[in-house]
This record gives sequence, C-alpha cells and structure tokens, in this order.
Amino acid sequence: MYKEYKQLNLSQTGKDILEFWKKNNIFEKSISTRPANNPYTFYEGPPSANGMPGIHHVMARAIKDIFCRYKTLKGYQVKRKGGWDTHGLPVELAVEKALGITKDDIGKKISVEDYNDACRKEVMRYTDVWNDLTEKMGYWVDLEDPYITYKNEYIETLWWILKELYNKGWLYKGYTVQPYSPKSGTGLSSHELNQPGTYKMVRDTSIVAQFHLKNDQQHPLMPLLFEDENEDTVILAWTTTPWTLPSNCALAIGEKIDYVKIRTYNPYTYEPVSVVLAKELVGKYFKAEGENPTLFQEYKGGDKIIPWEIRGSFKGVELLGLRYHQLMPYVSNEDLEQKAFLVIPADFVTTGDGTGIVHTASVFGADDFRACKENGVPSVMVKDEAGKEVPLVNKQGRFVDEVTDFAGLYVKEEYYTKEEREAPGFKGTDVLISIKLKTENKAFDVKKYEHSYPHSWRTDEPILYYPLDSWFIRTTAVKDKLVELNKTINWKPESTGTGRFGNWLENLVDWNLSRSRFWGTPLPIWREENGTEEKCIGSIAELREAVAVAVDSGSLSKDEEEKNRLILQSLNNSDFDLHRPYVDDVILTSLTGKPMYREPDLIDVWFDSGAMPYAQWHFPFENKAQFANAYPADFIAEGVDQTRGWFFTLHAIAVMLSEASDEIKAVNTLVGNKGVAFKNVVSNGLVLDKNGNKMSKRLGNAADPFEIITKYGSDATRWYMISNAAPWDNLKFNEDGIDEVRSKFFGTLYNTYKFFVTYANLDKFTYSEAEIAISDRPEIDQWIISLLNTLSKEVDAFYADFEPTKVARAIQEFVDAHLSNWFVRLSRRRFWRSDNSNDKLSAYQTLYTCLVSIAKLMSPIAPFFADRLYTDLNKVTHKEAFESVHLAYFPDYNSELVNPALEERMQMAQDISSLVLSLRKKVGINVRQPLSKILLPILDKNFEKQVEQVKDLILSETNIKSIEYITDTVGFIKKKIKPNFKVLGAKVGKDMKAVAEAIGKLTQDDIATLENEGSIQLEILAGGMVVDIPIHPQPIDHYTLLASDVEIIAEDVPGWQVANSGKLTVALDVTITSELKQEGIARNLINLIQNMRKSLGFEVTDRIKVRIKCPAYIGEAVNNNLSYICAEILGESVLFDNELNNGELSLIDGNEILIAISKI
RNA sequence: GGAAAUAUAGCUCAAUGGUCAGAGCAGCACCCUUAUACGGUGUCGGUUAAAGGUUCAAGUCCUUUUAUUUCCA
Repeated sequence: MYKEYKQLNLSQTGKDILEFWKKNNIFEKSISTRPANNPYTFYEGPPSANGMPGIHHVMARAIKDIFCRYKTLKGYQVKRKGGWDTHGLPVELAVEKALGITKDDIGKKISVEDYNDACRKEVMRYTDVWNDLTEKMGYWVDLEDPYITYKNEYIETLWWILKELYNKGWLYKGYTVQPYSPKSGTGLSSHELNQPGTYKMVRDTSIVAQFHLKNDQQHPLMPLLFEDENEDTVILAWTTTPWTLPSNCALAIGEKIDYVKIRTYNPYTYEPVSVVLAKELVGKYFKAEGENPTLFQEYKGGDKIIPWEIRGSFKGVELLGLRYHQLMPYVSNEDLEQKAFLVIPADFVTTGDGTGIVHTASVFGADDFRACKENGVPSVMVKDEAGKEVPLVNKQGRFVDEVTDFAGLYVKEEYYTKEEREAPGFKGTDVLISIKLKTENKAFDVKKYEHSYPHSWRTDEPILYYPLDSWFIRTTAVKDKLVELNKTINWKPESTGTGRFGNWLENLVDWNLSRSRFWGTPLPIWREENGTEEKCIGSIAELREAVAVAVDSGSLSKDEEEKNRLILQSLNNSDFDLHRPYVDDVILTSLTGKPMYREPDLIDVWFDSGAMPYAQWHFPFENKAQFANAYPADFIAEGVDQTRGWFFTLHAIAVMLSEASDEIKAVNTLVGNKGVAFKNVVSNGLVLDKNGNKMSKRLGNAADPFEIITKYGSDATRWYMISNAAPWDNLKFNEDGIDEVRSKFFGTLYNTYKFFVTYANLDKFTYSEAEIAISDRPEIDQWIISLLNTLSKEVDAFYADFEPTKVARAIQEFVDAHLSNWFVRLSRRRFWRSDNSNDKLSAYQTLYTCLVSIAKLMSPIAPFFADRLYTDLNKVTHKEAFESVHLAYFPDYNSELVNPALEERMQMAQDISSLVLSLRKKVGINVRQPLSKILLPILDKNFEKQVEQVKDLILSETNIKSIEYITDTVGFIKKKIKPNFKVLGAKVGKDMKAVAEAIGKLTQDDIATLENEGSIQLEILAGGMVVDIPIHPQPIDHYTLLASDVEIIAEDVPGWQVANSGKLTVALDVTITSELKQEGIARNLINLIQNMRKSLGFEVTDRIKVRIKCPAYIGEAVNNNLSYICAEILGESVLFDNELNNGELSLIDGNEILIAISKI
C-alpha cells in the first residue's frame, strides 16, 4: 500500500525525512556510492559561528546545496568539508563586549592569554545553533570534520604559504595611510569605520590657500600665467585639514577639468594677485558685480566689492608640471625641491567642492599617497632619533619640533582636554595656521566648513589619516595573470566577474596583510631591531629548529633563554599554541648573534579563508593526495559581498602560488590547472525584507530562519527563495510567497500524488505488470512522457548552467499546468474505471513515471519532500534499488520519446478548449450543458490532421459533440493579414512602415490571391508613402510580397460565436436541441448527486440508491439518460417518488428538485 | 567620490531589437470539480523610473539623470 496522508505538512515531512537520513546515513552514502575517481569539488566558504545565522544564510546555503546534490545525481562524488572562520575583529569585538573591556585593557586588565582564550570560546559560541540550522534546512555538509582556522595545523599551512611568497620576494614591509586614532594609538579597520555613529558632522576651519607659482620656470603656460614680471600668480587649493599644509608636497588637478586665471585682489592683504581655479567654481569665490575691469582703478583695500576679470583659461592637463613655492617651508631637502611642489594629475579631483585643485599631503591621505606615488613625488618627512623617516605629526597627534611655530601642538582641537579648550584665548591649531597664512599673503579664503568626518568609535575623537607600518603581499606582481585567469572562470552572473571583480583586478594594489590585533594568525616573521636581518618561518619544524639554534647560541639573556627553552619543550610535545602571546615570546637569533623579535602584526583574516583550499588539508604537511584530488574547486558560491573578500583571496593566493610554489606547480600540472582556485562561482544577492529594506535586528524586520522553517518547512522556504528570483538578484523576502509556493506547487504535487495513491491502492497497482511500450500508450500518455523528457533535458541544462531559478520554474510549470491540470484531469476517468484494461495500466505507469521523475528533478531544491515522494512510491514498487532519491541518478533524457508534433497538437487542444470555454462564458451556457458542434477554419493541410488526433480530448473537456472543419472555398471566413516584421524588416528596411500600411489595406480578395498564388505585388511611393490616389505620376517602388512575409489568420466566421487567440479561431454552435437540453439536465443531476456523495462521506466505490421528486420534464430527461447517470454515480436505481419528503432540495434549470441517496 | 547590480500591473516576476508588454498572486464576477481551501473563464489593473539619442522598428541598444542596494574610498 502506498502511504496516504491526511494532509500536506511540509514541516513534518522535513522532520521525518531528516530522521530517516540520520538513521540510514544517507548523506554518507551519497558520497560513498559515487566513485572517488569522479570527483566534483566544492569549497565551503567558512561562516563565522560567533553570530546567529539569518535567513540569508538559508539562501546562500541552499544554492550551495542544490548544485552539490545535482552533481551527486549526475554520478559525481561530491565531498563537502565544512569549515569555520574563527579569527578576526568581530570575534574580538564580541569578546570585548561580553567582558566589558576595550582594546586598551588588553595586557592590562586582562592578559592577552585570557583574552585569546575568551576569543576561542566566543568563536564557537553558536556552533550548535548553526549545526542545527544546517540540518534543518537540509544543507548537506560534513560537520564531523570541519576545518577550523584557529587550529595549529591550519595556521601552519598559512605560514607555509607566506614563506613561499616570501621566498619569491612577494612579502615586504612598507607603509600605508590608514585611519588612525592618536588617543588609542591604533589603526582602525574599515569595519570599525563603518560602525554606526563614527561619521559625524563637524565644523572645521577650511582654508583656500594661495600656492605662489615660481616665475622663473620653463613651462608652456608661463606667458599666460605671468603677463608681466610683477604679476603674482597663485594656484588656489582648498583643504578642510589645514594641519596637513606644512606637509604639502603637490597639487592635484583633474586633467579634463577647465581652469581659468583670474586677476583680482587678496581679500586679507589687499595685494593684487592672479589666481588659478576651476572655471565651474568661479562663482563660489567671486561676486558677479565685481566682474568689471573699470573697477580696478577705483579699488581700495577693504572694499566690499572686489574687482576681478578672467585673464585666461586652459585645461587641467596643460597645468601639469607647474612648480610652486613650498607653502609652509619648515622642512625641505634636495629631493623635495627637485621632485615635489608641482602640479600632478589625479582622478579623484572634482569640481563639487573647493577650487577644483586639491592640496596633497602624501602621508595624510590615502588618495594623496597613491597620487604622489604614481607621480614620483616624495613625502615631506623628518628623521627621528633612530634616523627613521617620520611624518611632521607624531603618533600622539602633535606637530614635531621641526614645525617650529606649532611644535608640540595637537593638530586637532578635539585632542585637547575640555578645560584646555575652554581656557580664555585658546585657539585651535587650524585657526593658528589660518592666521599665519592670512598675514603671509598665502590665504585666499578662510571659513568654517561643516562636513561629515570619521571618528574613532572608541575614543569618540576625530581620526587622522596617518602612515602606518604594514606588511604587504605584492599581488601587483601577478596582476596580469590574475586578470587573464579570471577570464577562464565561469561567473554567475557574468557581470560580477567582468565588472566588479574584473575592475577590481584592473585597479589592483598590493595586499595589505597587517592587522594590529590579538586574535588571529600571527605573521611568521622575526626581525632584528634595526631590521637588517629578518627570517620568515614556514613550518612548525622550522620554528623548532630556529628556537633550538637561538637557545644554543648563548646570545640571549638568561630570561629569554629560559622562555625559549620552555617553548622548545612545548614544540617538541606538539602542544605549542601558535597564537599570541605565546608566539611573541619566541626570540630567534640572527647570523650575527643578535636577537630577532617577531613582527607584532597579525595577518588579515581574509588570508585565512582564501588559503582554505590548502589549509583545510594541512597541505603540504599532510593529505597531499586528498588535496590534489580536490584542487581546484569546480564550484563555489557565496554572497556578492564576498567578491573582493573570499573570491578575491582564493583567486589571489591560488595564482600567486601557481607562480611561487613548486609544490603547487606540481599539483597544477597533475590536474591540468592553470592556476585558478575555482572554476565556477555563483555570487548570490542579498535577502531584503518584503519592502526591499535591509534586514536588521535593530529594525526588527529580520526573519528568523528557525521560525520560518518550523512554520513552512525547509522545502517550501528553499523553493520559494530559488524560484522567486535569480540567486544574484536581491530577494525581497515575503512569507506570503512561501505560503503561495506551499499551496500552489507543493499542494498541487501532493494532490497529484494523493490522487495516484487513492486509486493505485484500490487497484493494487504496484508496477508489477510488464511495462507497456510508450508507443502503445494513448496519445495523452505519450504526450506527458514527451513533455517529461523535454523537461528533464531542460532542467539538466539549467542545473549545469547554474540557473536554479529556471529549474524551479520549469518544474512548476510542468507539475501545475501539464501534469495536474491537463494529464490528470483528462485521465481521471481512466483511473476510476472498474475494469483492468491496458489503458488503465498505462495511465498508472505513466503517472508513476512522472511522479518519480519529478521527485528526482526537484530533489536538489526540495530535498525532503522529494525524498518522501520518491521513497513512498519506490517502497511499494521497488522499481529502483535506491533507498533515497539522493542516491538515485538523474532521469535519462530519451530523445525517442520526445514528440514535438504531439506536444504541439496537445497545446492546440488546450488552446482550442480554452477558446471554447471562453465562448461558453460569453454566451452564458455553462459546461454542463452539452452543445452539438464547433467549427474550426482550416489554416493549413496539417491542421485538420493534428486536431483530429486530439479531438476526443477537446470534446470531453468542453462537452461538445463534434468538430467540423471549414475551408474558405465558400468565402465563409473573414481573414486577417499581419506583416511578419522580422522577415520583412530584413527585406524592405526603411520602407517598413509603408509596406506594413499597404499590407493592412489588402482586401479579402488580395489575401486570397496571395494564398493561392504564393505572392502579390505591393506598390509604395519611393519616399516610403503608400500609393493611394495616383493622380500625378510618382516614382513607385515595387515589392513582391510572399506568403512567408505575412501571417494570415482566420479572424471571423460571420453569423457565429467566434473567438480567436494567436492563429487559432473557433466558432461555436449555440443551438440547444431538446435532446441536448435533457442531457444537460442529466449532467446537472449527476453533479448534485456527486456532491451529496461527497458531503455524506461515501467512499468512491460505494454503490447507491437514488430517490427523486421532480417536475415531469426533468423526470423525462433523467429517464432518457438513465444508464449514463447510473454509471456516473454508481447508482443501482433511480426511483421517482413524489411523496419524498426527506433528502436535499436543489435547483435544476430553475425548478426545485428533491434528492435522497442511500448506500446499498 | 569610484565601481557594480536593479528599476516593467497593488505585490513577485516574464518578455531573440519585430508591432495589442505577458504570467502568477491579490481584488471583483461567473463557472467547474468521485485528487485538489485546487482549477477554469472573464474583469480590473502599465507614461516599461525620467529625459534625450540610434533604428523602418526600443521594455530591450547608447548617453545623461533619479531611486534602491552592495562593494571600495
């Protein structure tokens, strides 16, 4: 017996099937039953388990799961090693929050050791919740043996990779300009900068400074800039950070921006001056009424209106190379004089603010730094006591001594205490600088300016952009190869690969690896204090050796030696933790016997995850074969936000290793990899709430995945997400949508199953009979089998092309429109017949095949329901030897079973039926009333033949007695002609409009001529006008119109009820004879009785007796159709009883009728 | 500021450059049903975000703008 259910309960199905999987190790079997020599490699992007999973994780993981399951169906062995991302700032922040401490307290209130222990616990805090969700949502991933990024083995592989890069010369120390908080003395990550509330509106002193051009230089623009030798020409540049002006080293312009030179007076010193600024911004600094050369004679210092006139204009590119006098010459040298203080190009210059010229201080702005580097402009630096170059502002945020006037002053007012700032006479440094520049004739405009500026979320004070020491990976060394190999990767969607990722690679800069933190992978580099010698450690063994050397060297202090000795012991016992602080205690010795200390930085956590292909196997220290068998990945998938995260780090590390590492080169050769880490990548979009807003806990619009799955089941949730929008489009998550999927798709499929089992159980159909050849089955069976095969092929192609949305929609369409609402509906009678004919058997076999195939096709997306469907069917028939659909194989596509002509004519049957039903609706004759015939105008010879084959389906579906075909020999049909634009467009081009119009004017006779002779001449004016009334001789173009250039359809049959759609036209005979009328009454009665059977709860096999009280003419109708009625309702007898007083009162044809039925 | 994606009916989505822009849901009306709180027929609903341009022809191609989102700065 097939299992029957009271109702569809996807949530319960999920739980049951999960239990079944667990009990029978289905996941393990899905791997072990596939050959190891046919691997399909998937990499799991590790989630961080220190946060709760959200609904977007269900989305992301459903996508991963789908393709892994699909490939399993296709016979591949798909191992899915899970993983956890355990390092990084979010972990540190969570710990600090939990312990109520800040970064400053580390090493003070709490030891680094305890802190790291706390991190280690924190990071796996929600693993149980994650594992629970993983199971419940049906995501198959190996949770038994995941890779964990904080494990020593994992870190050791990272060290190995770093060493490979180091040996290649691709690991180096430099500095970058980063957000920096002088109060806490640390750099801030962009993540920290993105904390809410870091950007605040502040009022800063802004200065438009005058950079005086040198009047003795060689430059093409000199004659224009200096019209006479006394002219003082300056470039105006604007800044909101006046404290960076002493460090100015260049001025940046936009090459395409228009600039002008304006003669005017300085508003503070009243000196005559010529200023250069962007043309667009002139109005910002000059009043319109001042533009008057005659005012120049009258001008006195202090006048409100300052006269001005434009004396020249030029493109930015013409300004390049101009030299100017250093604005605040506290620090200079030969190098600066030669290469700095000039105009350079930069792409970030705009005319939105300021003057269209940007003051550039290379060490205090990331853009500035880049622009200066690209143009070979050195930075303004001083040497500290150790002889090291340092900027003019020290790490406390104060000016160094060399900036004599302002030495020791904080550059930002906010760094002073409240008392200091409120003291009488206090002036901020920016203000002091302004005053100085004003008096020196170097300031053109000083204003307070309100703008948004980032603040340290810890100290709440404005940050500085400041140069900090960093370790870099020279990714730019392999830039071309990164770009080249990216083109071999299949991106879904493509635009992410070419656009976002491609652009990113084109503008690649070296990878800044350094992070000043505590919980992460330590940089394995030890250095002498003066940096002359350094050592990169690539393995634990190497570390042990180096420590041993250091211990034996005798050049360490007693203390250090003792510590090292303990470390060595621990290394020998293999229980040394590679994290800080332990690794910081390791002191190595240089060749010259000097101590070497570890560089205190940790590495970017993105390196952790990008190295997972190697580190998850502890390559090359272990598992070399496993690695080679799983490299590179065939498929990965993550959110689009990972484009420059995980996708990049995977790609970058793989490409670099393909150049730097002999081990990797060997593997690449072995597996035929040019150097990529992954071949296919799906970058999925975000999950937004139903209004398109970001989901956040704060707003309370975040959907809880557990709640959703409990309520609707994982299958409906997954199906909804996948079918609703392409993975890379953002999904507007709406619970109503899940409910719709449940009732529309799963409901329909479930009911189809229920229908099947209801009758299959009655008939004891277990598929034990011999398979009826498809060609021997009825038309409708052949049709649905044909569609099923077409569907399999399509779905296969969609899966292979990573288009799950198209898969889901195709399956939905099949199940709903074709299987349930056509095949089953039209085949119902075949199932409830009492004889055991071949026709009935064929119906069972066909429907069974459809259901089993659907289960397989849908199983990657809806793994629970599909497995229930499959196993419920297969348990009875034992047609296949698999205990789960996930161990089965993808349905074969059998092209011999596909019959396009059959699919076409069935479509025709559906369309014709639909037209007839719409006609019935129009004239108000319901379907229960039989009608005698419909007329079909014949379009072509094939048409009648096609319709004849599906005639019975149409007739029974529409309750019509016959179909008649008419040809146009009698001029009976009115035809309509439509141009086929695609064909004609190519032929007539510009004359299309005129030709279309001419076609529209063809008469019924013209159309007949065209049909009979295959062509007709069209005349249009050469100008493209239709020849209307040829009064004057006009040039005329002739076109020969072929039948293939147009579409001709029968539009109307005058005197009949007609409907058409596309090429089809149907005319309905609405005459109701008395015989038809009686039959209609009989049908109505049947319907009433069937409803009574149902509401009285009779079984479909119960036989009944009927008693009726009704008007005589209805009785006559019943008598005339008695055998038909009895057959339909399983009635033994129908008795007319005018004394009847119980029973159900109904209306037939407007007359009361009383019916009573009873079981026999 | 830069890059990318998206924008079509109240909602979710379709639509090779080819002529009434379609489905489903929701609403309304009628109908059908011995699987189906299912289905059918009709109805309501559109300046295809806006403005230019290319083309015989644009939702579709190009340019600009706007909005939303993401990443980067």
